[in-house]
Amino acid sequence: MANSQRKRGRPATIDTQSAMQSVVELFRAKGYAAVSLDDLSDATGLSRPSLYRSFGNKLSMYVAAMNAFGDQVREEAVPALLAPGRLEDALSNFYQAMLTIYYRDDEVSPGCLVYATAPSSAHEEEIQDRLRFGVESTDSIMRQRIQTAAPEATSHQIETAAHIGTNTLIAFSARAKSGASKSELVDMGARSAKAISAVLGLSEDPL
Amino acid sequence: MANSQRKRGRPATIDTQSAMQSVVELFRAKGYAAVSLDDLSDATGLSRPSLYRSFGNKLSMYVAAMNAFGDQVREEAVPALLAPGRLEDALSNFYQAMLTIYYRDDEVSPGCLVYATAPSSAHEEEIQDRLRFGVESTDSIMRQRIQTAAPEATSHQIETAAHIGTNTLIAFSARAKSGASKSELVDMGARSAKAISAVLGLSEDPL
DNA sequence: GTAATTTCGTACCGTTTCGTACATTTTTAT
DNA sequence: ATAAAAATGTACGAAACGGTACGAAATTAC
Repeated sequence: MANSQRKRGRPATIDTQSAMQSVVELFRAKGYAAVSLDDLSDATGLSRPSLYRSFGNKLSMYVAAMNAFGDQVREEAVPALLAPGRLEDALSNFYQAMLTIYYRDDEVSPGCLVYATAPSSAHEEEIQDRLRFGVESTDSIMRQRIQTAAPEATSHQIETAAHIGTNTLIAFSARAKSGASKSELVDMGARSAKAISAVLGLSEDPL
Repeated sequence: MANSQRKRGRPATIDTQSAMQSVVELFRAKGYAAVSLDDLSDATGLSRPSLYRSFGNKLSMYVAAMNAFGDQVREEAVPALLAPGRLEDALSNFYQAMLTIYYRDDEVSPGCLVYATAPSSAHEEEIQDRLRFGVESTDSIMRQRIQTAAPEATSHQIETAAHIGTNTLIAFSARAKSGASKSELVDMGARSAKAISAVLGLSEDPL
């Protein structure tokens, strides 16, 4: 009885998924407060009332955009981090995959919706909560990956290395917004990955 | 001939310096776009036209606030980084001093004006430029301090360590906004400082 | 005293903001 | 056909927005 009998009234024509993609694009380019509902209406092609019906008010639209962005990260970048192999390579590939999300092309970057735009709107409780969830998720997955790469390390060492791994990613979002090029940050990510693995004693030379 | 003869018209009564302090407070709590001129007028006690006369329009007020915040950092935190002694201690003390600026008390944090709020408004060219200046300044001073602490290190090693040092600070601004406590981040700073100095071969144990 | 000069806030302007009431369109049910 | 139901955009409203013209207030110059 999945769709055996069609619904009763006028069939929906709105593609909420592609609309949400446009919403994410806009919010991560200009942040939460600087985007108006008219901007969102223009970008999605939906009328303002349609936006309300599909996503609720502006705040809940932004939180939904953060979730959609998180889904994209989980699908397109996290697998690179969790892939088997040397920690240094996994970290380096993860940063590269994240930067591919952050940048539209090699120069101009719409940036990271979560780490670049949410902090400035964290006085909104829902946004702060979702931001915190993002940070804790990244910390958690970093810890997990480092744990498997260095099982003999102390939990203290693992936690420190994980924090450095997360902090590197967070900083990339600000650096991208400041005008840094993608290749510049990809290099920085590779070198940071090497340093993190070195600090855990996973390579011969100190750096 | 400093103030030998008083100026001609009605004497100015506005304290632009304390007004700018209130402007910084407001912008770093809510970001650029979410703050209205009425908010600024209420916070400073100045009328909206007085704000214009003193600081120009909203955008130039925000840039002026970034500069004022940068001055505060240069006075209250940078000396701790440039102080002689072990690199690990200098870094740790610098992070602690920065976090003392970031936090009003141990729990709630108005955050960092530059790294937490500017990225979301970097589509404004003046803001992006000032943000970039902030990142490059931090990189530069980190490089300088690490250079003196590890003169035998290669420029490649120094640059990498400096980037990790800057990235740690940048990430603290997002973590503070996400609700992390000050003491939590002070600890994280101390451990990151140790890791950075370890990666340069400046301590015995790897971490 | 009177004019010139500078500082400052009241009051206003046009635009944009978020949010919604309501009519219109498109479908199914009978 | 006609009614019920669901989806959608036009059009509206009240409030907030950034910005400024202008007059009142306070001082010096003469």
